[in-house]
Amino acid sequence: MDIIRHAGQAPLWRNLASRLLNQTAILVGRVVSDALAVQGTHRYQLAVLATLDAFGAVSQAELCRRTNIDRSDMNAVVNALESEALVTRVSDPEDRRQNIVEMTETGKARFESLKAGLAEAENRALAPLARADRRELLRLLRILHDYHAAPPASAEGPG
Amino acid sequence: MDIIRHAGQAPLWRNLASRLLNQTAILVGRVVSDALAVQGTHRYQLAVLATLDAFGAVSQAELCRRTNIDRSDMNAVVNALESEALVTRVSDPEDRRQNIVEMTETGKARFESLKAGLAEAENRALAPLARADRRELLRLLRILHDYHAAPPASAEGPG
DNA sequence: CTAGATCGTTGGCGTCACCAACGATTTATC
DNA sequence: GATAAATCGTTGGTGACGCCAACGATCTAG
Repeated sequence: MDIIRHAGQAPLWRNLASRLLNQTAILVGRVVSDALAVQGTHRYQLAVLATLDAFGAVSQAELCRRTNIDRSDMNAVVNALESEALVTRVSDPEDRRQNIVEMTETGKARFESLKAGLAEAENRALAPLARADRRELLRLLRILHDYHAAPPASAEGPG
Repeated sequence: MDIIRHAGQAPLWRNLASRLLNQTAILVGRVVSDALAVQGTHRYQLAVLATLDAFGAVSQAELCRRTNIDRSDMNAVVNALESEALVTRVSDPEDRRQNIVEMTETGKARFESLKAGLAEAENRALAPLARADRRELLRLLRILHDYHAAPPASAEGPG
């Protein structure tokens, strides 16, 4: 059909959905990460801030579930956020295993600031797609994502 | 609209295209990587084998351009492939700066074997999408990818 | 009280993408 | 021919990211 050869890639490699997904995720991710980096923030940190903004003070374990971040990494992320006074971490008096993480006013301000930058970055990242195409892309990605996202603790174990 | 909460993620985080891209790329990539891992092969190695299969013997630098892999990493990849006797690496007599990398018969066999596994893996990875949806997804991803892929060596340098 | 589960923490691993610098070599310029 | 610029392979290092194993502390179930 249409011979595109913007760098000359092997057909199999070029047509591999996984590669295309990966490569595009990198390029798009870079635009977003740059927008975050301007404010000295990482993707993981944004995930946590967004989760706290949406669900209020929750435990680290809860953050892990909602962000799909590993416990080990979550610890480091909360450390970083805490050292910047963007969140507080206190031991839950009702269950002393847990730490309750809560956003500070500084954290909220940072988050609002990040949101603005993010909106612009996303817009720049998706620039070549019309509104309908953006929605379609997100729809398809969501299908794929939800399909592969392991449903844990259900009755859907490996046959 | 439809309230989906398969784990309960923050709206901003959930609706972030870059996150969805990244997450999906990981999940889909895992399916493919597993298929490669069965034969002791990495993604980078597949990229090189596919490129050699499509374009014949080329230099490492050429491989870098066509696969978008960094020079340093390419060196390691070729080392690994060479140690498995999947490729040969000889100094180009016409330009002794370059190494000419070429697939061996063993390499070709491995590649054919990988192709079979790949096709199946891709099919499994894209299982929840109908044919039309798969094509649509690839189309949209390609638009995004090509838009962000820096066109090198052209007259399109940074303004 | 014991066993099991959960949580936070520490430490480590491997992949992936990237960058800086060096020597060797080729090409372009004078 | 000498010099400068560019290219190539190689080495070494960096950082984000995703993941796993193990430990002590704690809560829950029996």
